[in-house]
Amino acid sequence: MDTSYLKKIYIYIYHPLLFSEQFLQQLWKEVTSSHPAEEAASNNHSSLDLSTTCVSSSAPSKTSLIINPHASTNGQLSVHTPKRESLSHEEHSHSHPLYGHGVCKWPGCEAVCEDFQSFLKHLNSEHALDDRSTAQCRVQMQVVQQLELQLAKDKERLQAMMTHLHVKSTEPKATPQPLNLVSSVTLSKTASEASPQSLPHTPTTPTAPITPVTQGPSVITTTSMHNVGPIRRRYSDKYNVPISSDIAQNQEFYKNAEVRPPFTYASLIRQAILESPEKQLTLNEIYNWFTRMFAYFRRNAATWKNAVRHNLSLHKCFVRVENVKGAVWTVDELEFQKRRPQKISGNPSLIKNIQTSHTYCTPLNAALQASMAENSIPLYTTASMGNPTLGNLASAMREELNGAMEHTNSNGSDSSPGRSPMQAMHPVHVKEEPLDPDENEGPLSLVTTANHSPDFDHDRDYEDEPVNEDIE
DNA sequence: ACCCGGATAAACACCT
DNA sequence: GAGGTGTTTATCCGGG
Repeated sequence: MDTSYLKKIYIYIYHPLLFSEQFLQQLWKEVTSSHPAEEAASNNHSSLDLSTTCVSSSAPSKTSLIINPHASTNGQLSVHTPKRESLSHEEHSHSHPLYGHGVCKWPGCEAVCEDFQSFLKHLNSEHALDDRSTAQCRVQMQVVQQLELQLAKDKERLQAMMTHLHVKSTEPKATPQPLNLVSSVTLSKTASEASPQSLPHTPTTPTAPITPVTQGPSVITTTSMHNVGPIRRRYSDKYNVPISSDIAQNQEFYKNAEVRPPFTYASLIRQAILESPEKQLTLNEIYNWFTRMFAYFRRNAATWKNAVRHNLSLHKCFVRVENVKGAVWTVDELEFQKRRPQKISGNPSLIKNIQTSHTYCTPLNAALQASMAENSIPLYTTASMGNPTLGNLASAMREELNGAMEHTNSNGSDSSPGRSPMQAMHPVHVKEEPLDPDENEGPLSLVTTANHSPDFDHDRDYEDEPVNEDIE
């Protein structure tokens, strides 16, 4: 016999965030264990089904206190459930919601009653229809209401989380996830802020990256749930990211979503140059390629342009050539290869990682678990993360990995150096960058940009837009 | 702890 | 002189 759950209920009401859903489960078990008859009457519910057994919308029918004018001849308060109304005879078989294990279960009472008759006597005498009992009853009603509200909120939160994460609880397969929006690093830090209010703040992502393998593990930023900040760690060149294929496959995504591409400036510059018909670009053309291909680079122009110039000068692989157009930049592939040792060969750790390509999902799992934990949902484990979406992701990763391996092995002089499968498993770490309040208007002129011809000859620089020139 | 690579910021020079 | 281009240095950060 234990009525300590009442204390927990009160604590939960005033400090709901302190408790997890597990707590609610346990609490409900305690409540039901204190009311064996009710538990028996509702034993068809799964103990793990919070929607039916926890303090949910259906629970009040079990726990709510109701005024039963027929409970006694003098109109005392009694506690019943609808089921128990129909089973009033059980009261005479010493079964009563307020009586169990020889103790009165009236909230805060715990008076010992030798038998059921003495309990009834006690109930009529100590818990008669007076101000005190009425107040206690009101409190109990509020307890139930609060629990219902809290559960509703938690359900809503869970739904928002699952919706955002594209985790279909009932559907077998979700659409490709913008996994490059997930960061295992930042998540744990900010997951606690991932309130339902912030969740709907999805980016203008008309299309999510379709090659999550090349995105690497992802990045769930929390406040915005999309990567708008600078990536301190991205696919390092030394891991040979198949940048060209990634950009090609996710072209629309990068064009329209302010997601920073998970590649270094050097890789992007090289890609820009190699994409040009003559394999050479002026600085301004490189700028234009950045802004044309990536919505992210339509902001903070001064910053990333400086970085572009810095990279062009810094890396020997970028060669400045004077021609009729003036100075153009080309790529010295030999130099580019030099600075990218093919770590894939002979590196046991990398090979091991490749063989265990399922670990691609680990960061995401960790992120999700962290998110769940932060949101007081401790029921999710790595094993439980084996949902179809992630499973497909892992498969896609393995396929991409195998393809990359074959490609690398068959052609060491790939035009896209650095296509090591290792890249696929290299996590993307993102440093959360606070959104500039003046820049929250999303990608500029998406349609126009998306419809730009590759020539993009008007050289309209986005940095001229006032919104891009924020505080620097 | 150290080294390294990458990002960022800034100063400066040169050129148009 | 303004702006663009190019170079260099310094600092920070995260990973190995």
